[in-house]
Amino acid sequence: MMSPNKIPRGRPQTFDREKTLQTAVNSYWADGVEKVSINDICKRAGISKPGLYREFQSEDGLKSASLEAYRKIICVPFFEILKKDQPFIDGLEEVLEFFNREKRYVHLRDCPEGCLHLDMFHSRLDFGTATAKKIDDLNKEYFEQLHNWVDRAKDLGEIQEIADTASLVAFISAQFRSALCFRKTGAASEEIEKFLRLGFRVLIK
Amino acid sequence: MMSPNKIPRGRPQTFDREKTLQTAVNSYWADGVEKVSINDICKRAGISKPGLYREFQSEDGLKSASLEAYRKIICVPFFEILKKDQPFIDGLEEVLEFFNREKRYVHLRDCPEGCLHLDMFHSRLDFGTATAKKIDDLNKEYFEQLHNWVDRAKDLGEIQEIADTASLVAFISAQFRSALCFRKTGAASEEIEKFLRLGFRVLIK
DNA sequence: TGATTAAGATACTAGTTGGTATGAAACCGT
DNA sequence: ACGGTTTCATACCAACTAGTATCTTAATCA
Repeated sequence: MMSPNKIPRGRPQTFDREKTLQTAVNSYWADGVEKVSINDICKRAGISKPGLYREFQSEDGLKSASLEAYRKIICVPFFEILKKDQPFIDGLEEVLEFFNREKRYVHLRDCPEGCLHLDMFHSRLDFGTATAKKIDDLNKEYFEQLHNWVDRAKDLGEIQEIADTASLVAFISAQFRSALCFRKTGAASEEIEKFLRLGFRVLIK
Repeated sequence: MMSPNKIPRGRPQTFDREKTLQTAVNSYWADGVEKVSINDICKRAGISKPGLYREFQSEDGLKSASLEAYRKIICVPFFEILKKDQPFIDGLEEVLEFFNREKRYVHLRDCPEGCLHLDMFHSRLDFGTATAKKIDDLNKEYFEQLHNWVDRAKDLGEIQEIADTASLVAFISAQFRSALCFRKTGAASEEIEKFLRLGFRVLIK
């Protein structure tokens, strides 16, 4: 461990890790992981390639770090909604607000559309080991959270017992994925809301 | 117009347009349009690059021709189901058979998973003018067919009038897209069927 | 047989990719 | 002032991309 006040010996670092990571996340998120090269990110962040490689070791390192940053921005707040101890329909309302970036989620309007995790999962075989693992871990976490949400609602008798939990989770995740897809193709918030309410009609008593 | 029996002057052509197009469609379809290069297709079809360019002019030409071929293999038979004069639930059953490649659609099991049109639509801004137009045209055709299917069922009182036709079409197309996505990630046929039946519960009386 | 015609294969272009070697620049301690 | 240390920017690497120029091969026509 280095003392925090200790001034290091060599040339002072101008490289800003946080800013670079932010640039990478936003680039991958907005333009698609496969469409953005290391060169692009260096240009946009105004840094040199060796600087980036010193900090993140490889493209795999940068991408996995980007996905972790995305997780903190989007996934964690979403999981918090599902974990909250409230009636299923109230949770659903909050999920709708989250998807449409309303009320307590208006700050998310600064973010790009779409879902970086979904985008990565879609072509997860093309990534390095670190990123592939991060994708799978986050996927597992996501489905666990959905599973708990549905299970709890079932126990409390808040949703119809029309299928096993796994099928309901698959159905719900499909609706969410479609909602994100609609948003990305420019659909209006009211349409997204109508769509999701239509899907959840099967579940709610 | 050249007489069909007229033997052309130069060196006889060994290039097989049909075989090349088949290779291209299957490559794009199975591996993803963005992942397959012209070089790949030439190698797989066992042809030379100038030969391919003579026949298709450009990558744009090859891709739009591939999408048209895909349309004939998959989209047209699917539209035929929707156009058929039969009760909505019967059409739905046939759609399920189509998605799971059962009964009269078992021959489709030779084809790759996923949907080439959906894959192309997803990144349609990256294509040339011809391919982009083909993507949009096919998309329009697809939604028109769905619209007619739903409208007819509404007129005959076969589905619940819970929303305007456009919303129902959006909902149905989302379920289909999800079903394809599930298939591509290796879900079992029974799961796909369960999922689609769950979604259509909202619509059927 | 020799001219003409068209298609073949090969090798090239310029630009991109992820990744790195090199040497200058900027700081520290002495 | 000078040596040691670390970061910087530039230029490079091999492999790939879409697309093409060149030259050879193989046929017909005269």
